[in-house]
Amino acid sequence: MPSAIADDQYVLARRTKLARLREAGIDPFPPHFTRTHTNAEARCEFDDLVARGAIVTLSGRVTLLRTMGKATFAELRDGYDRFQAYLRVDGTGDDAYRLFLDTVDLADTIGVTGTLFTTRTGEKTLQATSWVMLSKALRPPPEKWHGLTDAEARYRRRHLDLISNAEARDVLRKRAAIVREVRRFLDDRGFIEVETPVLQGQHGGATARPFHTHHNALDRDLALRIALELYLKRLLIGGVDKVYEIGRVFRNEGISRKHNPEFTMLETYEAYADYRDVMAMVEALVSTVALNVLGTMVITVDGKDVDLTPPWPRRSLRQAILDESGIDYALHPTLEALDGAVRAAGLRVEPQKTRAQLIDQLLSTFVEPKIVNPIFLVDYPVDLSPFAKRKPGEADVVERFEAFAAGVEIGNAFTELNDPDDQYQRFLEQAKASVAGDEEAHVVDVDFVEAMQHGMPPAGGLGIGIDRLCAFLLDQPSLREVIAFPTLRAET
RNA sequence: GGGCCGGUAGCUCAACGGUAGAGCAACGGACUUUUAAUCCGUUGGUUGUGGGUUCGAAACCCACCCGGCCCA
Repeated sequence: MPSAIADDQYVLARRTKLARLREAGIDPFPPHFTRTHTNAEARCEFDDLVARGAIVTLSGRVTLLRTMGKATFAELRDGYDRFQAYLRVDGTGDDAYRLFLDTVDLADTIGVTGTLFTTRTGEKTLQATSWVMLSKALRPPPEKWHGLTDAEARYRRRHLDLISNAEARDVLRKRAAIVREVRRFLDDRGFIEVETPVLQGQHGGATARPFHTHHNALDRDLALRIALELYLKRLLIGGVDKVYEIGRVFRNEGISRKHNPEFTMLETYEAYADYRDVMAMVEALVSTVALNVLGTMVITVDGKDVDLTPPWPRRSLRQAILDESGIDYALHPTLEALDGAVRAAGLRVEPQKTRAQLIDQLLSTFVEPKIVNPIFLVDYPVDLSPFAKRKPGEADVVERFEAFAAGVEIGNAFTELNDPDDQYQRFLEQAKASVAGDEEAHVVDVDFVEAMQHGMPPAGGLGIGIDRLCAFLLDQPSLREVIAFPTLRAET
């Protein structure tokens, strides 16, 4: 027993029962057990099992106990369903029934063997001839009616949240289903899934601050990756024409409803595609995943219906910002000019360090909140996008889009820059920003430029934050609801 | 980082300057088809932490910690 964990009245009471089991020669944590059916299977095959008078063995955590003297109803819950067990003296015998009353608590895991019947109130029930302790719980479950509602407790002790809240279980399973369907969609289109380094000597592929760590044997400082981009492009150079990765990335930034320091990213790269092809893929991907996981392409998010049915409208970023704020940023080519125009228009916008950030700010302030149904905003300023290819005839615009729905960004993609000289210049621009104090600016990655000099095919690339996609599709207001163990401050 | 709200029994919540309570859970008892079973009885607390005001603080004041929402 860990001495640091204090025994309260609940633990002490359960330890007494643990001792009773051992005194009776019973292992409270037996190594082997065989059930004949899951609870869901028993429910599904119920009529047949009753007709055959089958002996079945079910199991689960005890979630409710109703004792009436010489008979007891116990609700057993396994991973997917609950099933009611009915134990009574003349079914189990005196000793076994007595031992049940003397040793079984809420939250224990038990196995029950017997035959199936329907109670007079209509509930499918297992009448026990015997039972067995499978795992004795030393601590009680959360309150049976209200469950665990304290947000902090739910995140710190997710096991209790899952035990007591059906919605927590549902979100966990649906997240798994979403990830599975994303993989299936990409696999079906001929994409190859790969895994690239998490520990990197040179972090890159996005504008964000990394976490740092150290490799002792190599005596080398390493960073945790902030994006998947640069290694996946190396694979593209190597001839892997359709490639994707779903993996954890780490960004050393604050925590909020929309941010977790570690999160799951999907990135795809497809040779010979451009951003228009990627748009078609994104609307197909998101709508297909919704259909397969939720059974519909019309979902409810924050009380509003969102129709994911393709095609989604395409609208230029410049026009969208012009329509919603009255500012045409193309007419104001410097930070000072654009800032002046914003102020002259009387718009309340926080001051920004760069023109690109100010445009981003206009987008999130005036455009994003008005978006309900999905839309692609296309053609971004080049200084917001160091890896995107320029649009023909428009030197300051790149072939990039972001997909938005219900006020949130659900995808970011571009026609990938594959001109190594242009790429090198973009890195130098970022380096200037870095010297000017932008801690998120990209570092110059000479190694990557050299790789690109070997020839990268034209390609369309995509990034989707899986956690945000899940929060969106499952109508969850916070990423913490779709991340099993969100990052929190240290408990005191 | 700023504003607002919250932290009381294992869990869900009261009490809002005057003896810290209820429901569930636990413990003891009654009850052989219950459905949050019911009924009788009992136990359970450094009120997030540290200071302060007061005859008296869960409550009022200050600082800090943790969480939630909004803003940046």
